[in-house]
Amino acid sequence: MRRFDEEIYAVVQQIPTGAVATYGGIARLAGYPAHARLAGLALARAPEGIPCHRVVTSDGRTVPGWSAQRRLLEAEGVTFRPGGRIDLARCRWSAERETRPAQ
DNA sequence: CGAGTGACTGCCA
DNA sequence: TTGGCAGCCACTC
Repeated sequence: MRRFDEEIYAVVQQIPTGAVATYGGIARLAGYPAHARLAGLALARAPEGIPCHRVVTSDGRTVPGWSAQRRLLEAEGVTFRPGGRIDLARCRWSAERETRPAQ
């Protein structure tokens, strides 16, 4: 059974509205810190019902080739910078921040 | 079952 | 700052 995919989906579904997470971050939370690419693959194959639009690259950019993602995020309250990048400093999923060293 | 692929990431020029 | 390269390993064919 594709446990990896299942884990990824489970984590992505936990992302609250108005928040975003990075592929690497999700992979890490799922227990696979080195599988950022696989997270992307899993989401690419994700069935409907998975809020995969809340997942972005570590650069804070939307997924290449997916123009609608930015609009979906903006509709949820995610703020974008003029350069077209997400303001990760504000919208990064709190669960991800919990895994980081105290600031 | 073997080989190729990828919605990523971090480092270096 | 931007662009390019290599590593990563489960999933698909």
